[in-house]
Amino acid sequence: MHELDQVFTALGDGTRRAILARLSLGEAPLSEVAEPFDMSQTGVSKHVRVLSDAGLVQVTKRGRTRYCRLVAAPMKDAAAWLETYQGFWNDQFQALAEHVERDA
Amino acid sequence: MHELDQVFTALGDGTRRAILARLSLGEAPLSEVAEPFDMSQTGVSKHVRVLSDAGLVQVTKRGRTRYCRLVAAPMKDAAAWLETYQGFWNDQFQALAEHVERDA
DNA sequence: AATATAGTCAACTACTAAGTTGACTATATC
DNA sequence: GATATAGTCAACTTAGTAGTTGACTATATT
Repeated sequence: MHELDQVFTALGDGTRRAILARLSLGEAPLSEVAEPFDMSQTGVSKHVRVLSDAGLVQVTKRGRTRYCRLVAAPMKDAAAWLETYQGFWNDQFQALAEHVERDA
Repeated sequence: MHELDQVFTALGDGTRRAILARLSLGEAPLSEVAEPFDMSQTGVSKHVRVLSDAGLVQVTKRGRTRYCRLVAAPMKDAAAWLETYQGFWNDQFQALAEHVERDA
């Protein structure tokens, strides 16, 4: 599976994006990451695994606790891929604006 | 399903990213979009449907032909979401660089 | 009118994803 | 040593995804 496949797929889930948002506030044990969600800890653990496989989270075991840490680097590639289309969303907005103007 | 869920999920597949790349060269009939892929046209059609549901492609029927057109606008939101983490991937790269330097 | 082309639709297979529960392991704490 | 806490693992259910094929619809072409 391509790296971008994993990263984009990992980001395509609200729970996982929320986990990343939480981790952007700092490292946290899995139990703390799981706490806000109406979901079993095992369920959250699976989401963390998806993020970890995509390289977006690093899990470190200290004692009986697993600390989760955000690793933003892979997002850079995803953002770079998106930016190759930046011209298009600008152009298309302009094209739409001109079209509206023509109608007016 | 949240818009970002659909957009990121749509982008999490190499075939679909390739379709978008093709459409960035200009509007094309479905048959032409499907041609380079080692997959049935129905299969490609399903991918186009996913892209269309995410708002990334607009399909227009003219005669018996369905023309597919790139709509980049939803990528803007995805890019904006990613950019909120831009500071992290820069910081983390810097942290890594400093760490390497400490070791040297 | 006959035929070819563009594409959909329904039905099916195989696989993956999201979530659960219950039992288990490993580490802390009293 | 007994018990509580952090987390995994395996097994399972449910639902969704990726892909196929064959029959069908609609539009062009000759």
